[in-house]
Parts: sequence; structure tokens; C-alpha cells
Amino acid sequence: MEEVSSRPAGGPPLRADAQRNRIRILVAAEEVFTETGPGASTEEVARRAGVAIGTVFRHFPTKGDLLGAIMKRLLAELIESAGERGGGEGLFEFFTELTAQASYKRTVVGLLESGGTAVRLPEAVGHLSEAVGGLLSEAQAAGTVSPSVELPEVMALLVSVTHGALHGGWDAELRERTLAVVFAGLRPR
Amino acid sequence: MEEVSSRPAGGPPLRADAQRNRIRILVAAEEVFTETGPGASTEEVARRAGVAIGTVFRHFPTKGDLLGAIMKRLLAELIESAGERGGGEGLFEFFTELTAQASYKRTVVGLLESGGTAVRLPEAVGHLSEAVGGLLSEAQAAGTVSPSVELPEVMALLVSVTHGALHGGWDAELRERTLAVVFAGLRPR
DNA sequence: CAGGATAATGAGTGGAGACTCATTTTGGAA
DNA sequence: TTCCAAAATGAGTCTCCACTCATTATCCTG
Repeated sequence: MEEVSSRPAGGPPLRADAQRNRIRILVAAEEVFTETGPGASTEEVARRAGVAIGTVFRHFPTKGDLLGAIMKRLLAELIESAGERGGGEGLFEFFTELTAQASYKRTVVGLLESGGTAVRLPEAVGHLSEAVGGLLSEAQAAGTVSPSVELPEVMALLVSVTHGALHGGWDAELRERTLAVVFAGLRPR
Repeated sequence: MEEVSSRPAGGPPLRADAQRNRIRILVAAEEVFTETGPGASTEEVARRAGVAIGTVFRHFPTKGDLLGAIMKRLLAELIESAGERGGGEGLFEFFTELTAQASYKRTVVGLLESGGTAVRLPEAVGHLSEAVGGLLSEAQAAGTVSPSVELPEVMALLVSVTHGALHGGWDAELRERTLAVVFAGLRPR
């Protein structure tokens, strides 16, 4: 869980007040978008950050830029979480974790659905794919996932089920039962 | 595939021009919402129907009413399609059909996701559940689906995968590979 | 074929939300 | 301290869209 960066990429260093506000905005945006989803208004982010709306737009010229900034962070977290796992069950654990978190990570889910194109982060999504690909290979090496399974359908299922869990408001039991079916489908016969 | 009803439920019979326009609006709405999804504007529906915007609102006081009217039709079609299938493979066939159609039936998918609450059609969604439940029972009786599988997770997977296919723009191959995993998970071990 | 009821019309209203910019405030280098 | 470039401010613009309503046109009944 790395810190929120206080500076945009490149350019001259920011003034102290600008650094402070940039962080406030990012923190507020992560809260707001995590709670409400990408549809939340920029106005609400500004209010929560305690700055004027114009300040938000000075730091992030479009709403997409703001969304992109926090997505990058959230995605990095996900990739890190995938990287920490491994072995025969790592893929299943990651799947379970993501699904369970879906309810309070509306934004990531929204991003994944778009393949990152909505906020121009295809590379980041690519990295997640790689990380999941690693988990898949390990699981297949350990014999817990059928060798005929490939990465695209694993990503497809990951995104679909996570979205379903989020928008369908699945309770813990339904989540477990649904994942059980998917996992049974992934395991060798 | 029943015809578009030319009269609203109850009330006195409509004038000839009103009947004509009502049908035009429903046809246009089905086209527009099927192409663009529930976010399409009422203005666009009116344009496509060749009537003024006010006429649309005279027939359907809110956008939700209009959506509800066409959803009812589309859902009925789905339920009918489910009802026509059966045997060991009926459930798999229905699953496959719905997924393949997702790309041009954005509206139904949107509705299913909301459980019908967005347009007040929970009974209709309930009927679809029943139909799928019938397919599930038949498949289990035929031994093609594991007896431990229950209806809620089947519906959850149906909705998730259909949504994924739609929003992820899956090609035929990915669709097939993803469904293969799900079907393997449903089949007895 | 009148004439009143029914329906169609489309400019207008209201609200939401992304984004702008003239003005004011503030940080920090000299 | 001085002073100006950087930054903050927030009312205002623009666009989109659901929805309204006074006016006009069209049915259809007697």
C-alpha cells in the first residue's frame, strides 16, 4: 500500500499548498469513487477534500484524469496482492478476495470492465493480466487447474463474477456457491 | 414473439392515431434501447419513431415506464425461449443463446442486472427464474448438472457472464472458452 | 359535417454535472 | 519585506436530458 504521490509526473515542483491539496483531493476521490462508483460528481470530491471545484480541475484537467490517478493506485494494490500469492491455491484465493472486496471497490470493478480504456490505463490492466497469468501457471503446475484453461477466460470470469457480485449485491453464501461452480470448472476433471 | 400491444392496460380505447403512434414508439424504443442500452435518450426514441417528444411522454409518463414496457416484451421472449428447451442440455443451450445474444440485447441485460427493480418488473424476472429453475431440474434429473448446484448461483452466473460478454465485447472464441469453464463447473465430477 | 374530446406538437423549464476564468490569495525567492 | 508567479476560489457557462404545457391538429360521434 504505497503512499499517495504528492506530485504529478514531470514538471516543476509544486508549491507547498498545492502539494497538500493534491493529496487531499486524491484521498477524497478514492473515498468517494470507492463508495459511489465512477458516477460520483467532481463537486462531491471537492467538497470532501475541502477545496473549491476549480482546484480539483487545476490538478486534474478532466474527470478522467482524476479517475485514472486513483485507478492506477488501486490497480497497483491488486497487482501486488496477486503477486504475493502463489502455489496451487493462489489463483483461487485471489479470485475470492477480489470478489469479496467488490462491494467496496466499485471503481476498480468499473475500470476492469472497460479494460482500462475509459481512463487510458491499458498497460496497468495488462500488468494485472500478467500477474493473474503467473498465478494461473503456478496453479496449473501444481495440478489444481486444468491445463486446457487459458488466461483470457480466467480474466473474463474474474471480471464478470466480480461485477456480478458488486451489482447483484450477492451475500457471502451466494458468492461462495457461485465461486464453487467456477472453481470446479477450472479444476482438472 | 408476440405482437406489440396497441393499447395500454385498462382505460378507454385509444384513438386511431394514438394507437398507431403507440406502436411506432414501442418499436423505435426497442430498437434504440437494444442498440444503445438504457442510457439512450427519449429524444432519440421520439426521432426514430417520427413523433414529437411530447407524444412519447403522453403515452409513457416517465422513461422508466417506456423501458418497462419493452422489457416486459423482451423478458417474455426469453422466458419463452427457456420454456421451449429441456432435457439434459437445455440449460446449457439457453445459457449459450443468451450469452451470444447479449451483444444486441443490451437492455435485457441491464434489466436482469437490476433484478428488475429499476423498472418494477420483479415478477417478470421471477418468471424467468422459474423457467431457468425448470431447466436446471431437468438437467439434474438427466445427470448433466451436479445435484449440489442450486438455482441462485445459476442465475448469478447467467447474469454475470452475459453482462461480461456484452460489456467486455467477447468474441465467439472467448465466449465459448468461458462458457466451457462454467459448464464444466456445473457438470457432475 | 359540426364541434367537443382526444391527441400531437415542440419550444421551454429545471436540474445535474463537467468544465472555465476573472479575481483574489498565498508561497517563497531575492 | 517585497513582489510576482503559482495556486485557490466559486460563480458562471455549456451541454445533455427528463419532463411540461399552451397551442394546434386530428379523430369520431351525433
